Amino acid sequence: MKPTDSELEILHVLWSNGPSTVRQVHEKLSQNRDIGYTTALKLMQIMHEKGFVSRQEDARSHTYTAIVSEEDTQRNLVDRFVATAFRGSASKLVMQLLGQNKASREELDEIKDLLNQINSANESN
Amino acid sequence: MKPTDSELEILHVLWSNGPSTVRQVHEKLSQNRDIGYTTALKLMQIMHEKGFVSRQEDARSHTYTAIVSEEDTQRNLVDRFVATAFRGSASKLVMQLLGQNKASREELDEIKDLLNQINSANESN
DNA sequence: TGTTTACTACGAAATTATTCGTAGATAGAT
DNA sequence: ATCTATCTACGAATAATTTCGTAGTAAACA
Repeated sequence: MKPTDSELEILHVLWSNGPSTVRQVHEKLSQNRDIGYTTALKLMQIMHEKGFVSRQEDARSHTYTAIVSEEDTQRNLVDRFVATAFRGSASKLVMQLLGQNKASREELDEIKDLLNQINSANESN
Repeated sequence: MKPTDSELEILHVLWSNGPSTVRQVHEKLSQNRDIGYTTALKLMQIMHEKGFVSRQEDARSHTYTAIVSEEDTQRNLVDRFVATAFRGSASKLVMQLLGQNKASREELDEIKDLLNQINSANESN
């Protein structure tokens, strides 16, 4: 199932900071935009219902942990995105991205390495 | 402004088929999913209000034309997507895409060419 | 002990997106 | 001339998302 944009924000916090309380997540989100504490709480409760996060209820303030992995989630999102925005053409999307000079020299090198790996893997065919 | 998923479907039809009537668009959309004629009509009226499409009202059945270009729209969508799903890292997204073997040999070659172009453009720096 | 603070739960308002039915008008066919 | 098919306009139901207020409870503190 697809997390909404707000849910994704929260997942990013959990992925980078690890298991967190509502307060911790709320503080992080507040750095980027205005959002009430109970709004964050409600979102996290919904994410719990949906099965995106687990919850440790030992202490009075519960601790939430991402169940879905960053990789799986991103793979899913990318698939949908390519389908809806690029009608299935992944390479068109790549071209778009590279054409905008948003990648640094190092990143470009990484990408080239990956391309070479794919190439040599294919040579046996 | 960001087109919704349904609006994007319609834009894709207009981009590939050129100026079209509601009926033509509806027929195209029907190939992929169940959707009522008046639903398509309403969506296109909304898109007109939003300024995504223009409308020729000469004939009884109006003809709609995409105003926003495919490129601009996709650039916009990609920017948002990279921001929300990949926290700004375009190269991470590229790696994801290439790692999934969704691109054909020809497409990979295209990408390599583009990378080389970027490289030689940078060599002068 | 009584008060303040911090937490969860829950209901509900506000917003946006999607869907379609109905009404009214016009063109075309009989 | 009348009937039928086709079109637009519009209102409104439904669903999903985001938002926050209020209530209740438990901990911490004075």
